[in-house]
Amino acid sequence: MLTNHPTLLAFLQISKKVATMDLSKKQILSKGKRLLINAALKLTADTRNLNGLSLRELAREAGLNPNTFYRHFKNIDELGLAILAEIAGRIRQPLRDLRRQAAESITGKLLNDTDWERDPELSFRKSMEVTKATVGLFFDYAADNADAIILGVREQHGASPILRKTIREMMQGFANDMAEDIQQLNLLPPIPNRVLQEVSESISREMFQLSMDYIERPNQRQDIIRKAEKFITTVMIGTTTLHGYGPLMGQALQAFQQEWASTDQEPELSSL
Amino acid sequence: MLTNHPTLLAFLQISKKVATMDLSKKQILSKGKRLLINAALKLTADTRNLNGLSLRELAREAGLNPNTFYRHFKNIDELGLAILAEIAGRIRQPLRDLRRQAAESITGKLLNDTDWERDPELSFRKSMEVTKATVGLFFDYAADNADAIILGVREQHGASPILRKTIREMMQGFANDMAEDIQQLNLLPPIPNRVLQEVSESISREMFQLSMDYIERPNQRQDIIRKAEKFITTVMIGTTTLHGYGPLMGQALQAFQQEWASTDQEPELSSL
DNA sequence: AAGTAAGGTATACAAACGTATACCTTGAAA
DNA sequence: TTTCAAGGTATACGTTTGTATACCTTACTT
Repeated sequence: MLTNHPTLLAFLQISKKVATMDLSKKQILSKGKRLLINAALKLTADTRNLNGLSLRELAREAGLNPNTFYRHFKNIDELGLAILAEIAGRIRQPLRDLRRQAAESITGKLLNDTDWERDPELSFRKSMEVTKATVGLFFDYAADNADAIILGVREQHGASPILRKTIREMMQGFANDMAEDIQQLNLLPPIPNRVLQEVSESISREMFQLSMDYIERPNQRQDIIRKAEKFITTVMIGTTTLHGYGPLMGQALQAFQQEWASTDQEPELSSL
Repeated sequence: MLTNHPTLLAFLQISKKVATMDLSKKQILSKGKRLLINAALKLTADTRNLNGLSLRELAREAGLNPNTFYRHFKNIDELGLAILAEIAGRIRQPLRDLRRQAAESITGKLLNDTDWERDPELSFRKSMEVTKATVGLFFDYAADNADAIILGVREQHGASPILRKTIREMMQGFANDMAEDIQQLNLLPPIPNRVLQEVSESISREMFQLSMDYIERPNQRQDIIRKAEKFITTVMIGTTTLHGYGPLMGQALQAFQQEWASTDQEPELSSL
């Protein structure tokens, strides 16, 4: 019997506590924390940044006494970290699901890792369709979770060093996921992992940037989607070409060229 | 004689006034404005954002009476706009100069627009060297003007809608410049203007994002430079390939592949 | 020489802020 | 059943803030 081992006992106790909390409210956070986080998300969404919030204002919005804030957080930064943890949960896994969903709906079954040798052209075409579907779903998701996206992007280069650092790590995590998914779903031919990782970083960055525009400028959404699709396509073609797969997909490239020929010539509509 | 024309007279008077102001201080801004702008740049540089500043704090830093603020600005947003105008001047033209400087130092004389037909491979290689030089100079410039860059990037998705809008327009301006320079310096083969514009937008966005890392993480600078170079190369190869120039530069691509083969395999060093 | 606009100052005050201290409620552990 | 920690409240105080009012100086304009 190991149940007398002190560390194990401690672990069991913690597990039990977490389990109870999970059952009680189906979320780990206590009521006050929830209220304060929601208040912060609401207040920052439009024209505020986190450290422009006063904790009195926060408490007011949450319907709590100002001092209650201290029961949950030492300062605003700590609140910020809790919010980021919440956001990560709201975004990270859904993003992966969304990619798988897109991949499966396009390719029927997933792309096979030998497909790139047998028919690189078709593989690339399918892969780009998956990309398009993913882009669409991502922007939808971003618009649905506007408050979280706004806060995240806003604080990415915001005033608090610790939040900046945390967000950098989150973004790195997103990029890791993307790289892993590209590999697992065979969205690109075999390419060194480091390269995949860096390409994914650039693409995530651009996607989050564009999603801010997507949220803020509803009448530009179609154009933003097109931009994102084209950006990713360009980067992926650049990457594959750089790694020697260029000559193999000649026909597919022509198809892309034709597809964008019309929009490429359009005059810039400088609206708003 | 036209000198009696009222509008012209008015114009001459304004010209005279501007000229005098220019002479008196070699800058258009009055002393108080200067002090307040500098104070704001100093205070926001590290761990603040613009609308987290109080105007009393600003005045204190500037060595002025709190009320003096109102002699120059209606509110913090107006101060912000003045700062952005200042930043634009500090960045826009220098950026163009820097690109020309890089281009001329690499190519001796500028690339000719027929070079891409005659020897696309050499043209691309030269073009990429110009890119590298530009990236290096840009990051240096960013580090030297850290306060301006930080404020700009921070407020790009910051709390104030009007500043956001202004910065969006500034970024668009930078992208326009870049597209124009790519064309004038023949850094890419003939490509539709719209495409050039959009590629430039993506590259500027990424460059400013990376420049924040460059500023904040001095010990990662070499790696960040490499990432930027590689990103731009990838995008440019993607763009040219998409527009049918791929087959023409086969050899050059292999050169790039080899150049990055070593770094591509390196393990991720997850420092700090 | 007088007038005027721009830039700077001094004083004042209500409002909002962060936070300290102390007390109350409740649910679960002992 | 008592104990106790967690979460919430009430009151209070010193600071800082935005801004109003009024006055002063300087440099041009006329």
